[in-house]
Amino acid sequence: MPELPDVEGFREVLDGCGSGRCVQRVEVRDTGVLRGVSGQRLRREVEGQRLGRPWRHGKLLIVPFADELALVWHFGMTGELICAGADEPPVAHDRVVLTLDDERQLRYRDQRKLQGIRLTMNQSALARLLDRLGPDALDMTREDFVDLLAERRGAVKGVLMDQSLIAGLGNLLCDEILWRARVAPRRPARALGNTEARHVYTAMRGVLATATRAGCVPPRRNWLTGHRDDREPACPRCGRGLRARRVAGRRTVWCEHCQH
DNA sequence: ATACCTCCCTGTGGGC
DNA sequence: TGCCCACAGGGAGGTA
Repeated sequence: MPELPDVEGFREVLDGCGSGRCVQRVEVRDTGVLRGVSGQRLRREVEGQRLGRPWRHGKLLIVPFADELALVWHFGMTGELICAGADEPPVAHDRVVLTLDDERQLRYRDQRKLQGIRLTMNQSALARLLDRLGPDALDMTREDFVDLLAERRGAVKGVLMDQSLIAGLGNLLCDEILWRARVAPRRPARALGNTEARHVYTAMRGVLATATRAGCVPPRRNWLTGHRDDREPACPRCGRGLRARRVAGRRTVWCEHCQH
């Protein structure tokens, strides 16, 4: 489930595999992942283009070409970006394959096709996509973060999840952050004290730092994420049973004993 | 502002 | 054994 750390990993894949290379061929194996662009147009615009330096905002990965042209990738829940040799046979879920001029391929692999690939032709089209998003979670200052929580009535989990407020945090990250900060997910954001809001910020920084190094939210046994799929999940901090229910529209796991 | 719903999509696993 | 359904999670978009 690609969140900020996973997408950051894909950015590194792209940076290492594709940066500076030319796209020789675009193969759209499933148009179901194209958003607002046809397979034909994607091929026409991108074939022959040289890949610029990829960058990331929230869960979006942006790959610029010349003349303001850019590919914008969103990985939904099951998407990934693979660097493969051109001789390796594609697998079932390789939806779009870019063959580069060094016989390597960038593959957009995605089982569920919940999100996909966009092509923006100029800066304003790209800006319109980015305008929907709040600041990247890694760029947010503690002051802005605390202020944001203070002005929101909804559940703190919902605030963290809302991409228009903070970009990059997904379901696993939010649960992990709140567990580490010892804050219950259903607390109204503005009911948090200044100290608690700072704890959540510190937890966010810590979780993001470790997760970004790992390329995912690591399912470690001393993290909440390492237990959420257990048959009888127990809190790795206090040993008591974890609660699971829907909060802000997503399955949410937390410890009623540790989180208040 | 916010809660809640449906839809998009596919694979998995539980119940019968 | 097979069938059906709920569920997982990233979102958008609509309604109250």
